Amino acid sequence: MSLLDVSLVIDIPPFRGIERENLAELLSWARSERVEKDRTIFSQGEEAHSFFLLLDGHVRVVKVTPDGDQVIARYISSGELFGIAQALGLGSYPANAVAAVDCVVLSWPGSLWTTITEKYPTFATNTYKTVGARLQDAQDRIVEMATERVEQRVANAVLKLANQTGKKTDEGILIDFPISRQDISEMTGTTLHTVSRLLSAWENEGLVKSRRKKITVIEGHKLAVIAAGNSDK
Amino acid sequence: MSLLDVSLVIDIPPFRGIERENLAELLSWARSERVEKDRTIFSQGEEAHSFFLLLDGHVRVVKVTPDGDQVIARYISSGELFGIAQALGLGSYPANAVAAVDCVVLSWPGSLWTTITEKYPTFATNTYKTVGARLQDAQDRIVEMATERVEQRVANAVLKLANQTGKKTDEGILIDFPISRQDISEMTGTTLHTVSRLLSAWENEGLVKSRRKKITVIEGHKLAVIAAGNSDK
DNA sequence: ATCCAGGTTTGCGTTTCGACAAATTTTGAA
DNA sequence: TTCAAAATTTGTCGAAACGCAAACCTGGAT
Repeated sequence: MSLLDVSLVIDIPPFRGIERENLAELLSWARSERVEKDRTIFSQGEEAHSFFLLLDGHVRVVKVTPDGDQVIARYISSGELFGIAQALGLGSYPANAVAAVDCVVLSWPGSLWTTITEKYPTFATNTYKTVGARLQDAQDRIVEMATERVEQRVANAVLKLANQTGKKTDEGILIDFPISRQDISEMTGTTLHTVSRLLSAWENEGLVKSRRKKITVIEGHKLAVIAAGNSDK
Repeated sequence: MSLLDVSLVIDIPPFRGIERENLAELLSWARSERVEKDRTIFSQGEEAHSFFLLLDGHVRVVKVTPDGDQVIARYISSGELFGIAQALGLGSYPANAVAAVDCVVLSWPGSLWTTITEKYPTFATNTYKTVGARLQDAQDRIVEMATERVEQRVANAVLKLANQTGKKTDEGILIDFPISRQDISEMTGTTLHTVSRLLSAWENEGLVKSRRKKITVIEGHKLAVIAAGNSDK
């Protein structure tokens, strides 16, 4: 276990409002770990032994159905908590978490959850805000799936990824981790074929530029128009 | 404000584990109210002034999209908390809540949220468990919408309603509040026409029996088979 | 530099389901 | 009882998107 400098984490949302010395204690309880790309951090159904904070990288949270279909629940960006089953009173993880790139992850034993939240209510409050935001997000996605067509959903997914994790380049905004057509189809409930067709079409119109596992958003506002459902008709 | 007897609520999940006298205090802070069918309890976007416990009845939680489409987020049954925006750090309600039948509702001023959770951590924990369960539920619904066909989703929705709120009758299990084809379509992301066709077909096969705003599940296991996707092929 | 596996594109037939339309039934109110 | 509004049923048509198949890139490994 390596010692972490408090200054590395003092700014990130889950720890906002916690005093420096308390934060030091919190960190002393954590384990820091490098996770290489494509490694599984925890698995669906596995007993929830720990909860996590992503210090660096991107993590994909994936649900697998009984007949093997995969659905991407969300991408975690650095600074976010994940695998917080204990906060929700769950005994086991409800999804797989896989490193989308090489990552650095902090983890705490789940058994500490109660201790920590009792001692640091600010942390608890922050966490529940996160949970609230995710519930919101999930509800919004349900609405989206129920009311919007595939084209809109894919446009939306690409835009969200670009906003959440995009790096500015001279061509536009590049999603800064490798993401395949398949991945996007698993975020939007469609097939990789349909996603491929859409991206090709958009590329022809100059809205995006994409290569293998790379997507750059060029005309975000036009994508937003598509996402809103005013594609042409 | 009428005084409530503690024994009326001591058994319901959100209050499990709270001592009688504390519960009395909690109740003394609440307002009890009768809400008649089709009345709106709170509206999407409205400032979250209160949080609620449904003592009796059924409440429909509905999201409305910018272009007027409605999506039913969930049905609340008696004994459940709802409108708990404060628990999630939200300033306003993210959906409408409408009484599906005549209801009895307890409400607390949102400003008491912090006080209450600090004084009664058990209540807080219970609440977060609820939130966790709902997040789970939402995620599952996303997976369902992403991977299953309309027929499966509708079968699932009917089954869930029957399990959650069904009353045993001599014909089968009757969903015990009025629910239209339109409602079911708004739970499953389809149209009332498609729902109508499905219910008609199932009625012909003897799986369900339905009248205007009434559905009785007769052969639940067969419905479950459809929900699992083994309809025929 | 070459090769190969995984990722992507594209075509085509098929299915599912939504859109529109119209008839019919049901229920509650006058 | 009669009537009107709301809910439901049913038919037809067409579009959206999936499944399957095959070809084609592309970039990393050797």
